[in-house]
Amino acid sequence: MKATKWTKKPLEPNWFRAEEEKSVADKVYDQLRRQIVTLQRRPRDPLREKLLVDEFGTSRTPVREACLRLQRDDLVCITPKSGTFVAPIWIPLVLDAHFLRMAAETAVIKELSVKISDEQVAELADIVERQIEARKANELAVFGRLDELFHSNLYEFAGHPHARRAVERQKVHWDRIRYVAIPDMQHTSEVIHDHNAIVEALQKRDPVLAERAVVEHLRTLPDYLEGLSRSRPELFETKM
Amino acid sequence: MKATKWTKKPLEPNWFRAEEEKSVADKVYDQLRRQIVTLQRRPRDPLREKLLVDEFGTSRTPVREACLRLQRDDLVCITPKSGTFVAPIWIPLVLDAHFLRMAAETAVIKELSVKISDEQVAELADIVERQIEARKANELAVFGRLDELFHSNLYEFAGHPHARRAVERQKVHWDRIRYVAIPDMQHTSEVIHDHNAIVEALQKRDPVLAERAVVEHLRTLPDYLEGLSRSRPELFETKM
DNA sequence: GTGAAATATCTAGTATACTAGATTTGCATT
DNA sequence: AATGCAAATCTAGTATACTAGATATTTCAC
Repeated sequence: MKATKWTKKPLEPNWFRAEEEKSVADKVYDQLRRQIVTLQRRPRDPLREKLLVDEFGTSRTPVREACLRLQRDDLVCITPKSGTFVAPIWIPLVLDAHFLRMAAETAVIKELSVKISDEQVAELADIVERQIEARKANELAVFGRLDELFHSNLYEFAGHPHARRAVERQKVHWDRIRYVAIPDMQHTSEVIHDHNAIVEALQKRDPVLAERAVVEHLRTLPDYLEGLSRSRPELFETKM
Repeated sequence: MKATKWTKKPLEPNWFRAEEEKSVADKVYDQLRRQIVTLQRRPRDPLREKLLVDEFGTSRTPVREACLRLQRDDLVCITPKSGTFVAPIWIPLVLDAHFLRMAAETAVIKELSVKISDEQVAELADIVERQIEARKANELAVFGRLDELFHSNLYEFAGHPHARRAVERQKVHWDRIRYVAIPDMQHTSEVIHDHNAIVEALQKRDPVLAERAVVEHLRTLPDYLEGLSRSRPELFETKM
Protein backbone atom coordinates (compact mmCIF):
# COMPACT_ATOMS: atom_id res chain seq x y z
CA MET A 1 0.00 0.00 0.00
CA LYS A 2 1.63 3.21 -1.15
CA ALA A 3 1.21 6.20 1.12
CA THR A 4 0.89 8.57 -1.80
CA LYS A 5 -2.27 6.88 -2.95
CA TRP A 6 -3.96 7.77 0.29
CA THR A 7 -3.25 11.47 0.12
CA LYS A 8 -4.48 12.12 -3.37
CA LYS A 9 -7.70 14.06 -3.67
CA PRO A 10 -10.89 12.62 -5.07
CA LEU A 11 -11.30 13.59 -8.69
CA GLU A 12 -14.63 15.28 -8.33
CA PRO A 13 -16.38 15.21 -4.97
CA ASN A 14 -20.04 16.09 -4.93
CA TRP A 15 -19.83 19.86 -4.58
CA PHE A 16 -23.36 20.31 -5.80
CA ARG A 17 -25.35 17.55 -4.27
CA ALA A 18 -28.85 18.15 -5.51
CA GLU A 19 -30.80 16.44 -2.77
CA GLU A 20 -29.56 16.41 0.76
CA GLU A 21 -31.35 14.30 3.30
CA LYS A 22 -31.73 16.25 6.50
CA SER A 23 -29.78 15.07 9.50
CA VAL A 24 -31.34 14.72 12.92
CA ALA A 25 -29.46 17.84 13.99
CA ASP A 26 -31.02 19.79 11.12
CA LYS A 27 -34.51 18.72 12.13
CA VAL A 28 -33.95 19.70 15.75
CA TYR A 29 -32.56 23.04 14.61
CA ASP A 30 -35.50 23.74 12.31
CA GLN A 31 -38.05 22.89 14.95
CA LEU A 32 -36.37 24.81 17.77
CA ARG A 33 -35.91 27.80 15.52
CA ARG A 34 -39.52 27.76 14.49
CA GLN A 35 -40.60 27.53 18.13
CA ILE A 36 -38.41 30.48 19.06
CA VAL A 37 -39.50 32.63 16.14
CA THR A 38 -43.17 31.97 16.77
CA LEU A 39 -42.67 32.73 20.48
CA GLN A 40 -43.79 29.24 21.49
CA ARG A 41 -40.54 29.47 23.37
CA ARG A 42 -40.25 32.95 24.77
CA PRO A 43 -37.29 35.19 25.45
CA ARG A 44 -35.37 34.14 28.57
CA ASP A 45 -36.96 30.67 28.67
CA PRO A 46 -34.35 28.10 29.62
CA LEU A 47 -33.54 25.45 27.02
CA ARG A 48 -32.66 22.40 29.04
CA GLU A 49 -30.68 19.98 26.99
CA LYS A 50 -31.99 17.03 28.92
CA LEU A 51 -35.61 17.97 28.29
CA LEU A 52 -34.96 18.60 24.61
CA VAL A 53 -33.27 15.22 24.33
CA ASP A 54 -36.35 13.56 25.82
CA GLU A 55 -38.67 15.61 23.66
CA PHE A 56 -36.94 14.89 20.38
CA GLY A 57 -35.89 11.36 21.28
CA THR A 58 -32.31 11.88 20.18
CA SER A 59 -28.96 11.99 21.91
CA ARG A 60 -27.31 15.17 23.17
CA THR A 61 -25.14 15.66 20.11
CA PRO A 62 -27.79 16.80 17.60
CA VAL A 63 -29.49 18.96 20.24
CA ARG A 64 -26.20 20.56 21.09
CA GLU A 65 -25.40 21.24 17.43
CA ALA A 66 -28.80 22.84 16.99
CA CYS A 67 -28.25 25.09 20.01
CA LEU A 68 -24.84 26.13 18.74
CA ARG A 69 -26.33 27.15 15.40
CA LEU A 70 -29.07 29.07 17.19
CA GLN A 71 -26.41 30.81 19.24
CA ARG A 72 -24.69 31.95 16.06
CA ASP A 73 -28.07 33.24 14.87
CA ASP A 74 -28.32 35.28 18.09
CA LEU A 75 -31.49 33.39 18.96
CA VAL A 76 -30.15 31.70 22.10
CA CYS A 77 -27.59 32.60 24.75
CA ILE A 78 -25.31 29.84 25.97
CA THR A 79 -23.45 30.31 29.23
CA PRO A 80 -20.96 27.49 29.75
CA LYS A 81 -21.51 25.41 32.85
CA SER A 82 -24.67 27.36 33.52
CA GLY A 83 -27.41 27.16 30.95
CA THR A 84 -28.91 27.89 27.56
CA PHE A 85 -31.68 30.43 27.22
CA VAL A 86 -33.85 31.86 24.49
CA ALA A 87 -32.37 35.25 23.66
CA PRO A 88 -34.39 38.39 24.22
CA ILE A 89 -35.38 40.36 21.15
CA TRP A 90 -32.43 42.69 20.87
CA ILE A 91 -33.69 45.97 19.54
CA PRO A 92 -30.34 47.07 18.03
CA LEU A 93 -30.24 43.76 16.19
CA VAL A 94 -33.73 44.19 14.78
CA LEU A 95 -32.98 47.76 13.72
CA ASP A 96 -29.81 46.70 11.94
CA ALA A 97 -31.58 43.78 10.29
CA HIS A 98 -34.03 46.31 8.98
CA PHE A 99 -31.30 48.72 7.94
CA LEU A 100 -29.51 45.97 6.02
CA ARG A 101 -32.69 44.86 4.33
CA MET A 102 -33.51 48.38 3.31
CA ALA A 103 -30.01 48.91 1.93
CA ALA A 104 -29.98 45.62 0.03
CA GLU A 105 -33.47 45.91 -1.37
CA THR A 106 -33.05 49.45 -2.63
CA ALA A 107 -29.88 48.32 -4.38
CA VAL A 108 -31.67 45.29 -5.77
CA ILE A 109 -34.59 47.31 -7.06
CA LYS A 110 -32.33 49.83 -8.75
CA GLU A 111 -30.57 47.07 -10.66
CA LEU A 112 -33.77 45.24 -11.35
CA SER A 113 -35.68 48.18 -12.71
CA VAL A 114 -33.36 48.41 -15.70
CA LYS A 115 -33.14 44.72 -16.54
CA ILE A 116 -36.34 42.99 -15.42
CA SER A 117 -38.19 41.01 -18.09
CA ASP A 118 -41.88 41.26 -18.89
CA GLU A 119 -42.43 37.72 -17.65
CA GLN A 120 -40.85 38.60 -14.32
CA VAL A 121 -43.01 41.68 -13.92
CA ALA A 122 -46.03 39.49 -14.64
CA GLU A 123 -44.93 36.99 -12.02
CA LEU A 124 -44.62 39.68 -9.38
CA ALA A 125 -48.01 41.08 -10.36
CA ASP A 126 -49.46 37.60 -10.04
CA ILE A 127 -48.12 37.28 -6.50
CA VAL A 128 -49.81 40.52 -5.53
CA GLU A 129 -53.03 39.22 -7.06
CA ARG A 130 -52.81 36.11 -4.94
CA GLN A 131 -52.12 38.29 -1.91
CA ILE A 132 -55.36 40.13 -2.57
CA GLU A 133 -57.18 36.82 -2.68
CA ALA A 134 -55.51 35.62 0.51
CA ARG A 135 -56.57 38.83 2.18
CA LYS A 136 -60.16 38.33 1.10
CA ALA A 137 -60.11 34.74 2.36
CA ASN A 138 -58.55 36.00 5.60
CA GLU A 139 -55.67 33.55 5.22
CA LEU A 140 -52.89 35.40 6.99
CA ALA A 141 -50.40 32.52 6.83
CA VAL A 142 -50.76 32.31 3.05
CA PHE A 143 -50.49 36.07 2.86
CA GLY A 144 -47.23 35.97 4.79
CA ARG A 145 -45.72 33.30 2.58
CA LEU A 146 -46.64 35.29 -0.52
CA ASP A 147 -45.00 38.33 1.03
CA GLU A 148 -41.79 36.34 1.52
CA LEU A 149 -42.02 35.11 -2.06
CA PHE A 150 -42.49 38.61 -3.45
CA HIS A 151 -39.38 39.92 -1.80
CA SER A 152 -37.21 36.87 -2.44
CA ASN A 153 -38.19 37.04 -6.11
CA LEU A 154 -36.78 40.56 -6.27
CA TYR A 155 -33.37 39.19 -5.25
CA GLU A 156 -33.62 36.17 -7.53
CA PHE A 157 -34.61 38.23 -10.58
CA ALA A 158 -31.80 40.70 -9.90
CA GLY A 159 -29.36 37.79 -9.76
CA HIS A 160 -28.37 38.18 -6.10
CA PRO A 161 -29.67 35.07 -4.35
CA HIS A 162 -26.77 34.94 -1.90
CA ALA A 163 -27.24 38.53 -0.82
CA ARG A 164 -30.79 37.53 -0.03
CA ARG A 165 -29.55 34.70 2.15
CA ALA A 166 -27.39 37.08 4.17
CA VAL A 167 -30.25 39.50 4.64
CA GLU A 168 -32.65 36.73 5.64
CA ARG A 169 -30.31 35.42 8.26
CA GLN A 170 -30.75 38.74 10.03
CA LYS A 171 -34.40 39.03 9.22
CA VAL A 172 -35.22 36.22 11.64
CA HIS A 173 -35.18 38.78 14.44
CA TRP A 174 -37.78 40.81 12.70
CA ASP A 175 -39.85 37.69 12.06
CA ARG A 176 -40.05 37.10 15.78
CA ILE A 177 -41.64 40.50 16.16
CA ARG A 178 -44.35 39.58 13.71
CA TYR A 179 -45.54 37.07 16.28
CA VAL A 180 -45.59 39.59 19.11
CA ALA A 181 -48.51 41.21 17.34
CA ILE A 182 -50.15 39.24 14.56
CA PRO A 183 -50.56 41.53 11.54
CA ASP A 184 -54.08 42.80 11.16
CA MET A 185 -56.24 43.52 8.14
CA GLN A 186 -55.18 47.11 7.86
CA HIS A 187 -51.58 46.02 7.63
CA THR A 188 -52.25 43.59 4.77
CA SER A 189 -54.02 46.36 2.92
CA GLU A 190 -50.95 48.60 3.19
CA VAL A 191 -48.65 45.79 2.08
CA ILE A 192 -50.73 45.19 -1.04
CA HIS A 193 -50.75 48.89 -1.83
CA ASP A 194 -46.96 49.11 -1.48
CA HIS A 195 -46.34 45.98 -3.52
CA ASN A 196 -48.53 47.34 -6.27
CA ALA A 197 -46.50 50.53 -6.29
CA ILE A 198 -43.29 48.51 -6.63
CA VAL A 199 -44.67 46.44 -9.50
CA GLU A 200 -45.87 49.54 -11.32
CA ALA A 201 -42.50 51.24 -10.98
CA LEU A 202 -40.76 48.14 -12.31
CA GLN A 203 -43.22 47.99 -15.18
CA LYS A 204 -42.23 51.54 -16.10
CA ARG A 205 -38.55 50.62 -15.69
CA ASP A 206 -38.20 53.66 -13.46
CA PRO A 207 -35.33 53.23 -10.94
CA VAL A 208 -36.11 56.36 -8.96
CA LEU A 209 -39.78 55.53 -8.58
CA ALA A 210 -38.96 51.92 -7.71
CA GLU A 211 -36.48 52.90 -5.03
CA ARG A 212 -38.97 55.31 -3.54
CA ALA A 213 -41.63 52.59 -3.46
CA VAL A 214 -39.32 50.19 -1.61
CA VAL A 215 -38.28 52.82 0.91
CA GLU A 216 -41.92 53.68 1.45
CA HIS A 217 -42.75 50.03 1.97
CA LEU A 218 -40.16 49.49 4.67
CA ARG A 219 -40.18 52.97 6.21
CA THR A 220 -42.69 52.48 9.02
CA LEU A 221 -41.13 49.45 10.69
CA PRO A 222 -38.85 51.17 13.26
CA ASP A 223 -41.70 53.20 14.76
CA TYR A 224 -43.79 50.07 14.98
CA LEU A 225 -40.96 48.35 16.85
CA GLU A 226 -40.71 51.25 19.26
CA GLY A 227 -44.36 50.91 20.19
CA LEU A 228 -44.19 47.14 20.60
CA SER A 229 -41.16 47.24 22.85
CA ARG A 230 -42.96 49.63 25.17
CA SER A 231 -46.06 47.48 25.47
CA ARG A 232 -44.19 44.17 25.91
CA PRO A 233 -40.91 45.10 27.61
CA GLU A 234 -40.39 41.60 29.01
CA LEU A 235 -39.66 40.30 25.51
CA PHE A 236 -37.09 42.92 24.58
CA GLU A 237 -33.62 44.07 25.45
CA THR A 238 -32.42 47.51 24.48
CA LYS A 239 -28.68 47.18 24.97
CA MET A 240 -26.42 44.62 23.38
CA MET B 1 -38.34 19.15 46.90
CA LYS B 2 -41.04 21.06 45.04
CA ALA B 3 -41.20 20.61 41.28
CA THR B 4 -42.04 24.26 40.76
CA LYS B 5 -38.70 25.28 42.14
CA TRP B 6 -36.95 23.49 39.35
CA THR B 7 -38.83 25.12 36.52
CA LYS B 8 -38.42 28.69 37.60
CA LYS B 9 -36.09 30.79 35.53
CA PRO B 10 -32.88 32.27 36.87
CA LEU B 11 -33.43 35.87 37.85
CA GLU B 12 -30.81 37.38 35.65
CA PRO B 13 -28.54 35.10 33.66
CA ASN B 14 -25.42 36.62 32.19
CA TRP B 15 -26.78 37.89 28.90
CA PHE B 16 -23.86 40.25 28.50
CA ARG B 17 -20.85 38.34 29.61
CA ALA B 18 -18.02 40.78 29.11
CA GLU B 19 -15.15 38.36 28.84
CA GLU B 20 -15.63 34.99 27.25
CA GLU B 21 -12.86 32.48 27.43
CA LYS B 22 -12.54 30.76 24.10
CA SER B 23 -13.44 27.11 23.94
CA VAL B 24 -11.24 24.57 22.22
CA ALA B 25 -13.78 24.44 19.39
CA ASP B 26 -13.46 28.21 18.91
CA LYS B 27 -9.70 27.99 18.67
CA VAL B 28 -9.85 25.20 16.11
CA TYR B 29 -12.41 27.19 14.12
CA ASP B 30 -10.31 30.36 14.17
CA GLN B 31 -7.18 28.58 13.08
CA LEU B 32 -8.83 26.53 10.33
CA ARG B 33 -10.62 29.58 9.05
CA ARG B 34 -7.42 31.56 8.93
CA GLN B 35 -5.67 28.75 7.10
CA ILE B 36 -8.45 28.56 4.53
CA VAL B 37 -8.67 32.31 4.01
CA THR B 38 -4.92 32.64 3.58
CA LEU B 39 -4.93 29.71 1.15
CA GLN B 40 -2.62 27.68 3.37
CA ARG B 41 -5.37 25.17 2.82
CA ARG B 42 -6.47 25.42 -0.77
CA PRO B 43 -9.81 24.89 -2.45
CA ARG B 44 -10.68 21.20 -2.81
CA ASP B 45 -8.09 20.10 -0.22
CA PRO B 46 -9.54 17.35 1.93
CA LEU B 47 -9.96 18.12 5.63
CA ARG B 48 -9.46 14.79 7.34
CA GLU B 49 -10.93 14.82 10.79
CA LYS B 50 -8.41 12.32 12.04
CA LEU B 51 -5.44 14.40 10.89
CA LEU B 52 -6.93 17.57 12.35
CA VAL B 53 -7.50 15.79 15.65
CA ASP B 54 -3.84 14.77 15.71
CA GLU B 55 -2.72 18.23 14.66
CA PHE B 56 -4.73 20.14 17.26
CA GLY B 57 -4.42 17.50 19.95
CA THR B 58 -8.12 17.53 20.73
CA SER B 59 -10.97 15.07 20.36
CA ARG B 60 -13.25 14.87 17.36
CA THR B 61 -16.00 16.98 18.88
CA PRO B 62 -14.36 20.43 18.73
CA VAL B 63 -12.96 19.69 15.26
CA ARG B 64 -16.38 18.65 14.08
CA GLU B 65 -17.99 21.76 15.52
CA ALA B 66 -15.42 23.92 13.78
CA CYS B 67 -16.08 22.19 10.46
CA LEU B 68 -19.82 22.64 10.85
CA ARG B 69 -19.35 26.37 11.40
CA LEU B 70 -17.07 26.57 8.38
CA GLN B 71 -19.71 24.78 6.36
CA ARG B 72 -22.26 27.42 7.34
CA ASP B 73 -19.73 30.05 6.23
CA ASP B 74 -19.54 28.30 2.83
CA LEU B 75 -15.84 27.73 3.41
CA VAL B 76 -15.98 23.93 3.47
CA CYS B 77 -18.15 21.29 1.84
CA ILE B 78 -19.20 18.33 3.97
CA THR B 79 -20.46 15.23 2.23
CA PRO B 80 -21.83 12.77 4.80
CA LYS B 81 -20.06 9.43 4.90
CA SER B 82 -17.61 10.71 2.34
CA GLY B 83 -15.46 13.64 3.32
CA THR B 84 -14.94 17.28 4.14
CA PHE B 85 -13.21 19.56 1.67
CA VAL B 86 -12.13 23.16 1.46
CA ALA B 87 -14.73 24.87 -0.70
CA PRO B 88 -13.73 26.40 -4.01
CA ILE B 89 -14.00 30.17 -4.28
CA TRP B 90 -17.53 30.48 -5.58
CA ILE B 91 -17.65 33.42 -7.90
CA PRO B 92 -21.38 34.10 -7.44
CA LEU B 93 -20.78 34.19 -3.70
CA VAL B 94 -17.94 36.67 -4.02
CA LEU B 95 -19.97 38.87 -6.34
CA ASP B 96 -22.91 38.89 -3.97
CA ALA B 97 -20.65 39.59 -1.00
CA HIS B 98 -19.44 42.57 -2.94
CA PHE B 99 -22.94 43.61 -3.94
CA LEU B 100 -24.09 43.47 -0.32
CA ARG B 101 -21.09 45.43 0.88
CA MET B 102 -21.65 48.07 -1.73
CA ALA B 103 -25.34 48.34 -0.83
CA ALA B 104 -24.66 48.51 2.91
CA GLU B 105 -21.78 50.92 2.70
CA THR B 106 -23.55 53.39 0.44
CA ALA B 107 -26.46 53.35 2.87
CA VAL B 108 -24.08 53.80 5.80
CA ILE B 109 -22.26 56.69 4.19
CA LYS B 110 -25.50 58.46 3.34
CA GLU B 111 -26.61 58.33 6.96
CA LEU B 112 -23.17 59.15 8.25
CA SER B 113 -22.61 62.19 6.09
CA VAL B 114 -25.41 64.04 7.86
CA LYS B 115 -24.56 63.09 11.41
CA ILE B 116 -20.84 62.44 11.69
CA SER B 117 -18.99 64.43 14.36
CA ASP B 118 -15.79 66.40 13.84
CA GLU B 119 -13.91 64.01 16.09
CA GLN B 120 -15.03 61.06 13.98
CA VAL B 121 -13.94 62.76 10.78
CA ALA B 122 -10.58 63.38 12.40
CA GLU B 123 -10.30 59.76 13.42
CA LEU B 124 -10.95 58.59 9.87
CA ALA B 125 -8.45 61.10 8.54
CA ASP B 126 -5.91 59.80 11.03
CA ILE B 127 -6.38 56.25 9.78
CA VAL B 128 -5.67 57.38 6.24
CA GLU B 129 -2.55 59.15 7.49
CA ARG B 130 -1.36 55.94 9.08
CA GLN B 131 -2.12 54.10 5.86
CA ILE B 132 0.16 56.50 4.02
CA GLU B 133 2.90 55.75 6.53
CA ALA B 134 2.33 52.01 6.26
CA ARG B 135 2.59 52.33 2.50
CA LYS B 136 5.88 54.18 2.78
CA ALA B 137 7.22 51.55 5.18
CA ASN B 138 5.99 48.86 2.80
CA GLU B 139 4.03 47.20 5.59
CA LEU B 140 1.20 45.60 3.66
CA ALA B 141 -0.20 43.70 6.65
CA VAL B 142 -0.53 46.90 8.66
CA PHE B 143 -2.03 48.60 5.64
CA GLY B 144 -4.65 45.88 5.36
CA ARG B 145 -5.60 46.11 9.02
CA LEU B 146 -5.99 49.88 8.73
CA ASP B 147 -8.20 49.33 5.70
CA GLU B 148 -10.44 47.05 7.75
CA LEU B 149 -10.51 49.60 10.53
CA PHE B 150 -11.46 52.43 8.20
CA HIS B 151 -14.46 50.60 6.84
CA SER B 152 -15.60 49.14 10.15
CA ASN B 153 -15.45 52.61 11.68
CA LEU B 154 -17.92 53.81 9.06
CA TYR B 155 -20.45 51.27 10.35
CA GLU B 156 -19.68 51.97 13.99
CA PHE B 157 -20.00 55.73 13.60
CA ALA B 158 -23.27 55.33 11.72
CA GLY B 159 -24.57 53.16 14.57
CA HIS B 160 -24.92 49.95 12.58
CA PRO B 161 -22.40 47.52 14.07
CA HIS B 162 -24.58 44.48 13.49
CA ALA B 163 -25.09 45.29 9.84
CA ARG B 164 -21.32 45.32 9.61
CA ARG B 165 -21.18 41.85 11.14
CA ALA B 166 -23.55 40.49 8.52
CA VAL B 167 -21.58 42.06 5.70
CA GLU B 168 -18.29 40.81 7.09
CA ARG B 169 -19.56 37.27 7.31
CA GLN B 170 -19.88 37.36 3.53
CA LYS B 171 -16.72 39.32 3.01
CA VAL B 172 -14.61 36.33 4.02
CA HIS B 173 -14.93 35.06 0.46
CA TRP B 174 -13.47 38.26 -0.85
CA ASP B 175 -10.69 38.09 1.73
CA ARG B 176 -9.63 34.75 0.31
CA ILE B 177 -9.15 36.42 -3.05
CA ARG B 178 -6.79 38.94 -1.52
CA TYR B 179 -4.42 36.07 -0.92
CA VAL B 180 -4.62 34.82 -4.49
CA ALA B 181 -2.80 37.97 -5.52
CA ILE B 182 -1.16 40.00 -2.78
CA PRO B 183 -2.07 43.67 -3.29
CA ASP B 184 0.71 45.67 -4.85
CA MET B 185 1.91 49.21 -4.38
CA GLN B 186 -0.28 50.66 -7.07
CA HIS B 187 -3.31 49.23 -5.35
CA THR B 188 -2.45 50.79 -1.99
CA SER B 189 -2.05 54.13 -3.73
CA GLU B 190 -5.57 53.89 -5.16
CA VAL B 191 -7.00 52.87 -1.80
CA ILE B 192 -5.46 55.91 -0.13
CA HIS B 193 -6.80 58.17 -2.84
CA ASP B 194 -10.31 56.75 -2.48
CA HIS B 195 -10.27 56.92 1.30
CA ASN B 196 -9.20 60.54 1.12
CA ALA B 197 -12.12 61.27 -1.17
CA ILE B 198 -14.51 59.66 1.31
CA VAL B 199 -13.10 61.63 4.23
CA GLU B 200 -13.32 64.88 2.30
CA ALA B 201 -16.93 64.23 1.35
CA LEU B 202 -17.78 63.46 4.97
CA GLN B 203 -16.01 66.61 6.06
CA LYS B 204 -18.25 68.59 3.72
CA ARG B 205 -21.29 66.66 4.99
CA ASP B 206 -22.17 66.00 1.37
CA PRO B 207 -24.22 62.77 1.00
CA VAL B 208 -24.14 62.69 -2.78
CA LEU B 209 -20.38 63.20 -2.96
CA ALA B 210 -19.84 60.65 -0.20
CA GLU B 211 -21.94 58.01 -1.90
CA ARG B 212 -20.12 58.60 -5.16
CA ALA B 213 -16.78 58.20 -3.40
CA VAL B 214 -17.80 54.87 -1.88
CA VAL B 215 -19.11 53.54 -5.17
CA GLU B 216 -15.92 54.64 -6.85
CA HIS B 217 -13.86 52.89 -4.20
CA LEU B 218 -15.59 49.54 -4.60
CA ARG B 219 -16.38 49.77 -8.31
CA THR B 220 -13.37 47.98 -9.78
CA LEU B 221 -13.53 44.77 -7.78
CA PRO B 222 -15.69 42.61 -10.09
CA ASP B 223 -13.40 43.13 -13.08
CA TYR B 224 -10.43 42.29 -10.93
CA LEU B 225 -12.14 39.06 -9.90
CA GLU B 226 -12.84 38.21 -13.51
CA GLY B 227 -9.16 38.43 -14.37
CA LEU B 228 -8.06 36.41 -11.36
CA SER B 229 -10.47 33.58 -12.01
CA ARG B 230 -9.12 33.25 -15.52
CA SER B 231 -5.50 33.03 -14.44
CA ARG B 232 -6.11 30.65 -11.52
CA PRO B 233 -9.12 28.58 -12.56
CA GLU B 234 -8.25 25.71 -10.22
CA LEU B 235 -9.18 27.85 -7.21
CA PHE B 236 -12.56 28.96 -8.49
CA GLU B 237 -15.99 27.62 -9.27
CA THR B 238 -18.37 29.55 -11.46
CA LYS B 239 -21.66 27.78 -10.74
CA MET B 240 -23.25 27.29 -7.39
C1' DG C 1 -4.34 -7.68 -19.14
C1' DT C 2 -9.32 -6.42 -18.28
C1' DG C 3 -13.42 -5.92 -15.80
C1' DA C 4 -16.38 -6.84 -12.19
C1' DA C 5 -17.43 -8.46 -7.82
C1' DA C 6 -15.79 -8.86 -3.04
C1' DT C 7 -13.46 -6.89 0.63
C1' DA C 8 -11.16 -3.48 3.40
C1' DT C 9 -10.99 1.12 5.00
C1' DC C 10 -12.27 5.58 5.78
C1' DT C 11 -16.01 9.05 6.60
C1' DA C 12 -19.50 11.80 9.00
C1' DG C 13 -23.56 11.24 12.09
C1' DT C 14 -25.04 9.73 16.40
C1' DA C 15 -24.90 7.88 21.17
C1' DT C 16 -22.87 7.78 25.57
C1' DA C 17 -19.46 8.74 29.29
C1' DC C 18 -16.81 11.88 31.83
C1' DT C 19 -15.17 16.51 33.64
C1' DA C 20 -15.01 21.03 35.69
C1' DG C 21 -17.46 24.72 37.12
C1' DA C 22 -21.72 27.33 38.22
C1' DT C 23 -25.99 27.21 40.76
C1' DT C 24 -29.10 25.59 43.96
C1' DT C 25 -30.34 23.32 48.11
C1' DG C 26 -30.36 22.25 52.83
C1' DC C 27 -28.52 22.49 57.19
C1' DA C 28 -26.02 24.36 61.09
C1' DT C 29 -25.14 28.33 63.63
C1' DT C 30 -26.45 32.56 65.41
C1' DA D 1 -36.00 34.00 61.28
C1' DA D 2 -31.66 35.25 59.05
C1' DT D 3 -27.17 34.02 57.43
C1' DG D 4 -23.13 31.64 56.08
C1' DC D 5 -21.31 27.51 54.37
C1' DA D 6 -20.94 22.92 52.54
C1' DA D 7 -22.80 19.31 49.90
C1' DA D 8 -25.76 17.97 46.15
C1' DT D 9 -27.12 18.72 41.47
C1' DC D 10 -27.41 20.57 37.18
C1' DT D 11 -24.88 22.56 33.10
C1' DA D 12 -22.09 22.84 28.85
C1' DG D 13 -17.58 21.29 26.99
C1' DT D 14 -14.94 17.49 25.77
C1' DA D 15 -13.61 12.58 24.91
C1' DT D 16 -14.62 8.18 23.17
C1' DA D 17 -17.41 4.37 21.08
C1' DC D 18 -20.36 2.76 17.59
C1' DT D 19 -22.96 2.76 13.11
C1' DA D 20 -24.19 3.02 8.27
C1' DG D 21 -22.78 4.23 4.04
C1' DA D 22 -19.45 5.90 0.61
C1' DT D 23 -14.93 5.15 -1.40
C1' DA D 24 -10.77 2.77 -2.40
C1' DT D 25 -8.33 -1.50 -2.88
C1' DT D 26 -7.84 -6.21 -3.81
C1' DT D 27 -9.19 -10.50 -5.65
C1' DC D 28 -10.51 -13.50 -9.09
C1' DA D 29 -12.81 -15.14 -13.32
C1' DC D 30 -12.01 -14.89 -18.11
